[in-house]
Amino acid sequence: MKALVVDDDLALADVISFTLRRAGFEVVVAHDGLIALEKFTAESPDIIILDLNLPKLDGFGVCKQIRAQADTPIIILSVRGDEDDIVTGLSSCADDYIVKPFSPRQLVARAQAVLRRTGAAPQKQAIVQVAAFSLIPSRLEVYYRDELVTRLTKLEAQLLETLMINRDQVMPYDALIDRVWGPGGGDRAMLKQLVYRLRKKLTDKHPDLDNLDTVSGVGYTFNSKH
Amino acid sequence: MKALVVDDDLALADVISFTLRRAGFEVVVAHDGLIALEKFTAESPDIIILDLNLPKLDGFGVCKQIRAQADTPIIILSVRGDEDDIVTGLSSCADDYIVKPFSPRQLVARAQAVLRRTGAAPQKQAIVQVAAFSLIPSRLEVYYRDELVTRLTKLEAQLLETLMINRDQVMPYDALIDRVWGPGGGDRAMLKQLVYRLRKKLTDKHPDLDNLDTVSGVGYTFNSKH
DNA sequence: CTGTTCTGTTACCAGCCGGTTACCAGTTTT
DNA sequence: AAAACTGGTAACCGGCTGGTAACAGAACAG
Repeated sequence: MKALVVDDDLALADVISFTLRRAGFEVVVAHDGLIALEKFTAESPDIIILDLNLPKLDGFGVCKQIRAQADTPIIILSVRGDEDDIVTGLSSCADDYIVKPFSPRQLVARAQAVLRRTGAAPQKQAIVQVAAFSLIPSRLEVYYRDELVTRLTKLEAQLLETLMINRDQVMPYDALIDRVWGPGGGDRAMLKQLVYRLRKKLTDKHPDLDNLDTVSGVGYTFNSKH
Repeated sequence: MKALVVDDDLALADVISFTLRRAGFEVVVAHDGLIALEKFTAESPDIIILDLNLPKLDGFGVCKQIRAQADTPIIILSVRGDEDDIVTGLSSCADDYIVKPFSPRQLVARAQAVLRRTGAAPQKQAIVQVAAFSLIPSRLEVYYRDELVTRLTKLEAQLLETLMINRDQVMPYDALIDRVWGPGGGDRAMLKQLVYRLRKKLTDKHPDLDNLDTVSGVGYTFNSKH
């Protein structure tokens, strides 16, 4: 997922890039309107973060030019709560706007929301199978021999999906935590609890589904044999 | 509006289908040229998304065969910016082309543009059926075994149509909101209320019509098996 | 103009989710 | 042997989610 960040404030552009990269985006930066257009055609990003106040060619100009050739989602950075700016920006082209100052986290959340809305969100595997055991992540459902075993929560499904995809490999705690809660979003106590709840849901309905093994001091494994 | 997606890259075909479905298309997929021709005659789609590089029978072959029997609009997916490919593809049969990589949103926009140009866009699917259950969007009426169950409002019909076209797939909140109210036009509270009203109208008249399932934290599904 | 339908808003509530903490048994370390 | 650490179990509870409902303004039809 590639993002183009357009802002003439070098420091701010840096902060934004850093945040987006941490959230898993590939980032390209432009510091004025004309370069922004060049990079847009050269890099064909999936989303654009666009400051309105730019040298050479202002945000609206960039916006219109881009919209003339593609439907790439655009998020406007507006320097003040100026209603006119926002309305004009939105109606002319943007998919969303954020008023400065904003928190980096908010920006990431908005960007992901826009991508989700426009259907460009990273696609999940439709179905994950190990032997007669399968998980449909989009439905949060677990099947064994085509029978519904149980429904999971989003966190449980995310955890099980990760483990099943990496079947028979030991997944370290930190890797699982990152995958489920995002970097820095969880801890071992939470993971322990989540594993406990997941195991319970599975074995309660079907005592054979005890494929979730612990490797003490390291992590967990989804065991494909047995 | 039915689309035939022809691509041997399973992952990409999935992404495209998903995006088109979200935009309200009914989607049929084929993974090689010969199957594409079969599906074309069997399903008579309104538009075709066609990769050039295909096993068994390549994109040009498919293109010509189809053009020999119908005027169905075709959008070519070209793997590179190869000018020759594009020119040949276009002049021989295609209505438009997109160079990979492209954003899913762009694809939808192009597809809709082509349909608009060829005059096929405005008509909606005349009737949407799932098992003995059918919806006539133009009349805002719902039938079960040819009996009128209830009349819907425009919003309710739009919601139900989207869910029925994408039967058995979980439609995320945001996708439904976009589809019913347009981008930025609705929120979850409104969707919640609309689902409630739709469910009520259906089950009040016919308690079996409880096909509308919730996937907590994700979205809603129209379940085709009762 | 009037009555009805439609739809956005708000409130309420029950249930579920999930983070937190505590406890315990088994193992390793000091 | 005591202490520290590990992982499994369990209960607690605040907050969130989804379903229900009532209301009122807007849109619409007669």
